[in-house]
Formats: sequence, structure tokens, C-alpha cells
Amino acid sequence: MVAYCGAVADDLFKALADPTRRTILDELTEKSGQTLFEICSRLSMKHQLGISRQAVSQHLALLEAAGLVETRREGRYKFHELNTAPLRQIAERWLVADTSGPEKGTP
Amino acid sequence: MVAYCGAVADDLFKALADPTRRTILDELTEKSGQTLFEICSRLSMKHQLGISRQAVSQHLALLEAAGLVETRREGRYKFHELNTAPLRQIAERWLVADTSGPEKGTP
DNA sequence: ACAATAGGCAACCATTCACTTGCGTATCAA
DNA sequence: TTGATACGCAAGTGAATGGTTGCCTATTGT
Repeated sequence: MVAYCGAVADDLFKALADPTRRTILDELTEKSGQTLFEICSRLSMKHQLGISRQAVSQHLALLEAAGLVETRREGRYKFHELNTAPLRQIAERWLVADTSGPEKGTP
Repeated sequence: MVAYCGAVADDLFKALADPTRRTILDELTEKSGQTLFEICSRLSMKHQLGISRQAVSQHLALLEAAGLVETRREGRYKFHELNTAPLRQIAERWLVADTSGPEKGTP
């Protein structure tokens, strides 16, 4: 089972590489099911991010491609919901059978 | 406690954004304490990565800056060891208090 | 019907990034 | 000492990335 090593993992890690996208995930964690404008407002108000609507839209598209965000349309509104499932693969890739702390200095 | 939201997290996620660096982490997971040339050989042999020594060195520098790799010199050899500690922050950031599966379709 | 709202598409620009190339330094073996 | 090994530093290059601007479509309210 090496599914997480392919292009899917690439999309996932690339999506997480940007601080703005991580902040969007934070916002969706706090309140899932927000519209584009709602996310824009929160980024501007709470995080002082002077960013255009289109920029946020592109970020959301990347997050959706990575499977971290799922969308649902209702009329002219499009709601964005967080999906944390892909995140579970990350830790499992390198934390396999290693529940101990970091063994730095040889004791 | 928002330490994982700062520049440290930025280094961490940027380090994980590259597939070659993730492969290096895989190799160090399999055998920790490899030298630069050893890593180069493995990338070339096992993963068919036609990449220069300097490129690998730069990747290792990034991984070290992210705290994922720690080094130790012995003579002219420099051994690279994996440190999985920073990875634990990732899951904790968005998987907080959500141990259930992904609730996609409402059942 | 008409205007306002919510969002999408595409081109362009500036920066960053991965990688190479070339040279330099330190350690070890002969 | 001489040469080979292991690694570091720095500049340059091409591609990818984040962001903006401009225009377009669809839905909603009056």
C-alpha cells in the first residue's frame, strides 16, 4: 500500500505548503461550511490578510484538489467543508512504529 | 500555544512539499545515520533519481532547517539522522478533537 | 426586466524554487 | 607531500507558484 506516495500525496503536501492555505484550513476547522466571501472576510478581519477574492478562490481550488476541502453548491452559494481524512496519512508515513521520543544523544 | 503556526511551521511544510525530500525522509526512515553520498546512491539506485550531489545536499539543508533531520560529523563524514518530532505537530493542528472518521455523506 | 450578489475563467507579472555548474575547504590514505 | 575523498559555498537558469486584473456566467431580490 503505497498510495500515499504518488501524485495524491504531492497534491496534499503542496496544498499544505502555503501559509494562507493553512490559515484557511484553520478557519474551516473553526467553522466548517463557509462560503468564499465568508472565508475572504475572515482572512481579512481576523488575520489581516490583504488578499483578493480570486486568490482565495484559487487556494480553495488547490485545497479541493488535495481532498482537504469538499464543496457543495446551494443556489448561488458554494459551501466549503473541511475533510481531515488525507491528513492522517502524513503522520503514518514516517511515524510508523516509532512512538518513542526523539533519541538524540546516545544515553 | 500557537508555536506551530509561525515560521517554524512554514519551514516544516515547505520542507515536506518536495517529493525528493519526502523520498529522502523515507530512506532515512529505513536507515537512519546515512552520509550524503549514501543518500545520493540510494536515490539513484532505488528511486532512479538522476540528481546531483549538491541538489541532495541542499535538500538535506532544508530538512535540517525544518528540524526533520539532525546531523553529526565524524571526521570527513557527516551523518544524517531522522527526527520525526516536528511531524507530530501536523496532525495535532487540524485533527484536534476529531477522532471520528470523515463524515462525508450524511448517513 | 434590471441590478446586485456569488462565483468562475484566463492572461499576465513578480517571486520563489529546484537544479546545475564551478570552485573551495577539510579530512584521510599512499 | 600528493592525490583522492567527502562536503560546502555561491552564482546562474528555467520552471513553478502566488497574486492581480479584467471580463464573464449564474442566481437572487425588487
